[in-house]
Amino acid sequence: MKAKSDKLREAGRVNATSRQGSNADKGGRLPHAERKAHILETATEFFAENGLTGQTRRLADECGISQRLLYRFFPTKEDLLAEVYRQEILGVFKAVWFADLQDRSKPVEQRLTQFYNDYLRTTLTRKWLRLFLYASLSEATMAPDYIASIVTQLLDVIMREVAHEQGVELPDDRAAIHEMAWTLHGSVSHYAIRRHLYQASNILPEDRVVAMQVRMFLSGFSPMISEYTDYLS
Amino acid sequence: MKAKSDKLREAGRVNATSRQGSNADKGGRLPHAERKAHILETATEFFAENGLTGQTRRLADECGISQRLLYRFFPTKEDLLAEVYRQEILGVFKAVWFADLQDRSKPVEQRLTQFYNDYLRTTLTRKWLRLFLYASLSEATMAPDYIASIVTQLLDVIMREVAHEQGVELPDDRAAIHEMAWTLHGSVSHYAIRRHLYQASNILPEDRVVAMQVRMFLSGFSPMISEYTDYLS
DNA sequence: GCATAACATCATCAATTGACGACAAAGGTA
DNA sequence: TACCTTTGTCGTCAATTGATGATGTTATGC
Repeated sequence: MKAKSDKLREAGRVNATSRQGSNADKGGRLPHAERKAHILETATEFFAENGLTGQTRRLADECGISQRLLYRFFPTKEDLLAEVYRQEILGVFKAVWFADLQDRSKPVEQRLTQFYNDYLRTTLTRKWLRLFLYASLSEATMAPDYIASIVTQLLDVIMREVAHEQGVELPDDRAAIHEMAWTLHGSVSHYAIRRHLYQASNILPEDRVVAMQVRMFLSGFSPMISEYTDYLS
Repeated sequence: MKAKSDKLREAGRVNATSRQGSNADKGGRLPHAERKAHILETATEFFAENGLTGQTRRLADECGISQRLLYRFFPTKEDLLAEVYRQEILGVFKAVWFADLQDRSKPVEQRLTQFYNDYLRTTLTRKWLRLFLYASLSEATMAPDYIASIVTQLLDVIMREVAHEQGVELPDDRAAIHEMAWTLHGSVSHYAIRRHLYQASNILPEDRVVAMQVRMFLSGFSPMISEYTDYLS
C-alpha cells in the first residue's frame, strides 16, 4: 500500500521522533525480545476472548503486524498456544500464599479472607478463567496436573489450619479432606465464573462475597466433618 | 488428485453397502422426524465434545449420513446449534423441583439433598456442562437469561425455606440473598465442573459430597446472614 | 407397473486458514 | 559506501469448511 510505504520511508528519514512514536503503538521495528513479549501479551487477550481456534490472521491484526511475522517467533500455532498457557495460566500462582495461610499469629478467618480476595484479584480474572476453561474443554492436555497439584496443596494447608484453630481432628481420607475444602474453594471459583463468564449483573462486591463465604465455611466446618465421620459408623 | 477421487468413490461404495446391511445404526432410510431427532441427539454429543466450532463433515460422519443431508433439516449450522441449545440446554429443568423444595412436611436438609442429587444426575452431566460452557464462552448470546431466571427462582425458594425452618429473617437485598444461596449452588456446580471437565480423579461419590455440602450450608446459614447484616451497621 | 414425492448422495464452489518461500527495508559495522 | 544480519511484508499453496445445485434412490399411492 502506498500510505504504509510512505510512512515507513518517513520513519527512516526522521530518526528519533518517529522511532519513539512507532514504539508507542508497536507499529515500528522492534528488537526480538520486545516484539515477542508484545505478541504473547496480545495473544493471551486474543485467545481468551476468541477461543483457542482464533485465527492467526486476526491475531496478527491485533498485534499490528503481518501474519507471517508470527511464524518468525513461534514455529506453529500450537507452540504459541503452549507458550501462552505456560506463561499466563501456570505462572500466576504465588508461593507467598502458603506462608501467609500458615501464619498462626493471625486468626484463620482473616487469613482466608485475605487469601481469597487476593486470589480473586490476581488469578481468577476474566482473562485467566476464559483461557483456562478453553484449555480444559479442548482435549489438548496442557498439563492441568500442575495446577491440580498446586490447588491440592492449598486445600491441604487450609484444612490443616482451620482444624487446628477449631481443635477438630481431620479424618484420614485425603480425598474427603480435599472435597471439604473444595466446598469453599469451589464456591469462590464459581463466583468468579459467574462474574466473568455469564456476565451476571447485580452481584455484590468481591470482598463482601468472600467474607460471607469464609464465615459460612468456618461455621459449618465442624458439622461438615461430623456428617462425614457419622456416616462411616 | 487421482488418489483423492479414488478414495471418495470407494468411501461412497462402502457407505452404500453398509447402509443396506444394518438398519440398527441409523444407516438406512428414515422418516423425517426420526432422522431429525437422531441428528439432534448426535449433534448434542458431538458439539459437547468438539466445541461449537466442530465441523459439519465430521458431525455427518458421526450420524452416518452425508454432509449434504444435514442441510435438508437445518438451513445453516447456526440453526442446528440453536436447536441443540434449545432442546438440550434449556429443556432439562424440571418444574417439580419447585414443588418438592417447598414441601414442608419434610425437613429442609432432606429436601436439599434430594434436589441436588437429582440436579447433579439429570442436569449437571458432562454433556450439559460442556455445551453450556462452550455456549457461555462464545459471544453467541444463546439466551442465557432464561437459565438465569430459573436458577434465580430456585435460589429464592431455597433461601425462603431454610430461613423459615431456622426462624431467621432474610435481609431485604435480593442480590445478597441470591449470593448466599450461590454459596451452596455454586459449590455443587463447581463439583460437577471438576468431575466432568478437569477429569479429576479420587473424588468422593456424589451423594456423599452433596450431604456434606448441604450440612455445611445449613450450619453456616445463620452466621452467614449475620456476617451480612453486621457489616451494614 | 408406474408416477411422484420424499430421502439421500455426489461433486463442487467460494471463503477461510495454517504455513512458508521470496523479497524488501532498516540498522549496525568496517 | 559496501556488506551483512535482523526485522518485516507480499504473495501463495494446500487443506479445510460452510453451503448448494444436480442427480440418484426408495417408499407409497393409484
